Amino acid sequence: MVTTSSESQLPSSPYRADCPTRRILDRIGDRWTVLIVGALWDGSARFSELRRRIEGVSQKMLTQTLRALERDGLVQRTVYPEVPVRVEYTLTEAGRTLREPLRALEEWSITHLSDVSASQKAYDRAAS
Amino acid sequence: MVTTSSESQLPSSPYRADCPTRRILDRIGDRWTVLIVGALWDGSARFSELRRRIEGVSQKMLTQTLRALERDGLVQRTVYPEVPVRVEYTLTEAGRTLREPLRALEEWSITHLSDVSASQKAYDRAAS
DNA sequence: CGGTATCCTGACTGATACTG
DNA sequence: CAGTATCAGTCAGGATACCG
Repeated sequence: MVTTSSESQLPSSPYRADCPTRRILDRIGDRWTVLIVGALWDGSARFSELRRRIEGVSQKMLTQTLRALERDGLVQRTVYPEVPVRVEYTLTEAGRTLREPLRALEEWSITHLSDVSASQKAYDRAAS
Repeated sequence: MVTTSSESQLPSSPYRADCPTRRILDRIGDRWTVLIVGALWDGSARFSELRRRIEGVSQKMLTQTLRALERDGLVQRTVYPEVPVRVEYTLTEAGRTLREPLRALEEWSITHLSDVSASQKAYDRAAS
């Protein structure tokens, strides 16, 4: 699972922040990425459409997150120079491969989140 | 497709921040959680041992993250009232179930991160 | 329509000092 | 050893205004 990268370190090489799992979490662990990927899953969408679909996202964060996804090659941005301009966002092939790990997370969440909630309540009760 | 009258607002907001995937990312998407889980994977460890194993973690963040994991029921904390005191941290059953989703992420990372890096470089080159 | 640019606030994080 | 407490810096992210 969590391993260090293949730098030829000493055998005592600890758990470094550049392990693969942490690096991908840096990419998708932010507030909006997985919601955008989810919103694009069924096909392309325009900027305004995405903004409407994703509850609470600001224009700035939507732009910023889409740009990051485009830079990573996970989302393709296509500009149609009509008047007014139309911009479509689509998941790339690579972007679609994110589905599996995301679904694994979702499954864990669905099966364990109620236990986690219960544990939190018990912990908080004991603390008081 | 979800269509609703203007009176019903329940089905009209598809991608909410409280979706299961986002909620679990809120828990494990931070800087240290997955590294701690990884460091505990092979068995229990004491506080100092963890601190030595996880590169760059501060005392404060290690404590804070371990407390959160304990509160969530993913890590068990056991105090042995010796002198000096000894404290052992162990993954719970629930904590161990995190392995599957984390491994899915790791696998994605390993197979796609070089493509992502290449895409970033191309993107940045085009931007200049 | 689909953005940029700018300012600002609160959360996350680290450094440091102290303690049972 | 295994923390707690306090302070300070960084930065993600929101609000707002403007633009091609």
